[in-house]
Amino acid sequence: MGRQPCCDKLGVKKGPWTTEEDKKLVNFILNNGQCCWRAVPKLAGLLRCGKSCRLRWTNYLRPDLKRGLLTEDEEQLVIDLHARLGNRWSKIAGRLPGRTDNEIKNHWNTHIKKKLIKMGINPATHEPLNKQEADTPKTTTSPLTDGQPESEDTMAKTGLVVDTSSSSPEENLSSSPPENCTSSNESGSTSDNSHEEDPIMRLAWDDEALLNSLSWDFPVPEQSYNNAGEASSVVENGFGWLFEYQDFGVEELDFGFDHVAIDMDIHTFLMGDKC
DNA sequence: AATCTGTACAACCGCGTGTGT
DNA sequence: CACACACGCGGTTGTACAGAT
Repeated sequence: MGRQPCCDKLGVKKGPWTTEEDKKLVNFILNNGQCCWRAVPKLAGLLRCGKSCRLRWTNYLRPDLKRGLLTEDEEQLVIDLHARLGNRWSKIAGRLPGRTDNEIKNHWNTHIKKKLIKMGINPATHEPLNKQEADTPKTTTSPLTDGQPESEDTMAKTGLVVDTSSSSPEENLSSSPPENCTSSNESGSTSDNSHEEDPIMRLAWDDEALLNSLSWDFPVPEQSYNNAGEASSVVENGFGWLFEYQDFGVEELDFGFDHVAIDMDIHTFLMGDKC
């Protein structure tokens, strides 16, 4: 399909975003909501393509983002979800509020992958590495697990291990390469009931309503998964960083509204982000 | 102190998909 | 039904920074 580039190459800036650009984008999104990305750069006065604006917003500027490294719990969840969903980072990210697919993907490639290999687990299949060399179960430690003889114990202890013994290949998505589950998952293949037993899978397979509630359209930070009584202020949990983030030069930021106004904007988002 | 190497992460690119005409 | 368009996703690249030599 004679597809056009997402933006004119002429006059479109690329590369790292400046503070000034960030300000403009945040200002615009907070005041107008996120939609029509193609129109955003023009309306916000940016020399970027809409795609770049969307990426910058979703991966970096979104106020509900958690910052910093993934916690142990989050890492475990990522590993478990990856074992079942494969490289579907956006789906995985949907289960980790405040994390982006890009962030998770990067963390996977730089940290988790190596960690798994070190533990003797094939990050692609989530099966023991030595299992691929020889089908016969090995009792000795493989070279890859040197220094980590307790790798499987560790996995079991931390709940990371994907049980390859308790279910048949047909029943266990993880027993086949994750890539293979793409179509069957999307098409809602019915032969797999593992998600009904497994809490994680139940999460991953839950109805679209839940999925949407956790998606990045504009989730309420923390609240979507925080059951601890009253919901904390959006400003505190979500937008606080905007007022603290030093590199952003927030002191100079003029969003044109106070905290109350921000709260109202959030509600506007939540009620349906319309242009 | 200078240079090299590895790591982490932001950003880009191309493709697939959904939707409107 | 075919086409055009916009958006979102996953893979890949570029670059700044940290640690090693």
